[in-house]
Amino acid sequence: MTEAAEMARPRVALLDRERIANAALAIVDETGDFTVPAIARALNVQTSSLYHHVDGRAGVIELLREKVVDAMDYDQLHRIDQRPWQEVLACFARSYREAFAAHPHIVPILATTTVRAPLVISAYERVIAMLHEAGFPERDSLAMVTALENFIIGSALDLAAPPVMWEIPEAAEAPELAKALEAVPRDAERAERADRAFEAGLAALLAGFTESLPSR
Amino acid sequence: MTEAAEMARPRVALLDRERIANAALAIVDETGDFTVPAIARALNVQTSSLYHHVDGRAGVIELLREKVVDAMDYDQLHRIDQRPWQEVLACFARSYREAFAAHPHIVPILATTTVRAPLVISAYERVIAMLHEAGFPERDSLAMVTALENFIIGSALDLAAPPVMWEIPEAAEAPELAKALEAVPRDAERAERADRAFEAGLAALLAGFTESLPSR
DNA sequence: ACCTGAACACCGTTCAAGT
DNA sequence: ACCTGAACACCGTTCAAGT
Repeated sequence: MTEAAEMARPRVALLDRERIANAALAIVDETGDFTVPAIARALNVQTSSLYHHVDGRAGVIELLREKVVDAMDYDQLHRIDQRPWQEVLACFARSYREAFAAHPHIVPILATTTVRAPLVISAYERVIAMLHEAGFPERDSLAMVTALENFIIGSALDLAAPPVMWEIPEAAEAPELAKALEAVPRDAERAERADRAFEAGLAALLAGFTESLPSR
Repeated sequence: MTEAAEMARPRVALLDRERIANAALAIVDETGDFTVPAIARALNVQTSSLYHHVDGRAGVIELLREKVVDAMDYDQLHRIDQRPWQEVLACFARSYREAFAAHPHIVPILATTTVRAPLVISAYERVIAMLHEAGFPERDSLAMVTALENFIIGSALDLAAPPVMWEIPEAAEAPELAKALEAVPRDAERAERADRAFEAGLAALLAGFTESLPSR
């Protein structure tokens, strides 16, 4: 008998940051949010045990952010080659959004805190350099990247939004909107609608940026 | 002596939804979030008293949403006249974002819940109709409006983000990004940077939409 | 170093009791 | 109808005690 329930310091650690991250992510995916005690329950551990590995709730949020950042595809930014900058930006945006799309409920949790992962920093670094080379002044390029990122985050939030985005109350008369909504997939195909909006916006943004290129 | 502290049902009501909404908004503006007990304290009332006027925390969030919605300017959508649709969309987007800009911390709180105010519904209604008249098929117009809204929400979130968006750790080598960040106002003028990004994105989106107009 | 169990302050919500 | 006060379940965090 190992009396596992009573042991104060087990021979092999029960916890580590990765197990905590995975449990947290699973709970977020299921319930839309997480709780420190819920993580502990999922790992058959006391709540206070988590504090030996992670700096409380804020620390768990950092873990979740790392998870998302790791899911992004940065390789494409390495071989920028001769591909046009529009294409690189589009890939960047899609991979960014897809990393969130895999875990939509994570977006609202991360939305308010700072990006500080070195990987992300250097990704931005490359994008800015690329835009500079394409002929955009630095001031503009930063505004462009920020605008693109804002669009991506907003689009990711859209994925986490409740199923019916626009509840039409009987009171309001909205025949045109109703028609537009009818002409659109519902429930399970909601993601498709979100995808279409994302691609429409991305295409428009890139077209607009291209038009604003000074050297034209 | 009125023994106010003991009275169970005061002659004049101490609370109403508007006072609750105002208190909540003030707390959100100050602290970045609100708490039901905090509202009660601000109004010199017992926490449980609030539940006679509002459906708990979720109800308070609805009140906050109404506050924001009321702050938007819909008049411009009434007299669509002969103004080009791009101009109308731009006004719409700016007024939408400005309503959030007045209370940035409100954005993360509202970001996940559904829009159902009739005023908002009918505003979308008019925009969709206008785009249809301009020559866009309904399917496209809905994607466009959604994309624009996502961009606006993302830009509004940007306003609520912590002051230093991109912390550059010493480890990461990011000279170009650093230069771009240097060329930009800091601290108090952060709003200006956000504004620039917003205007850049808005202009690009509208230019891109215009380019995609089928009847060209 | 790593886990437990007890403890604390705090939040969201309910409900009987009063006027 | 409207406010109070007590009560409950739950969360985030700390810390001494054990191995």
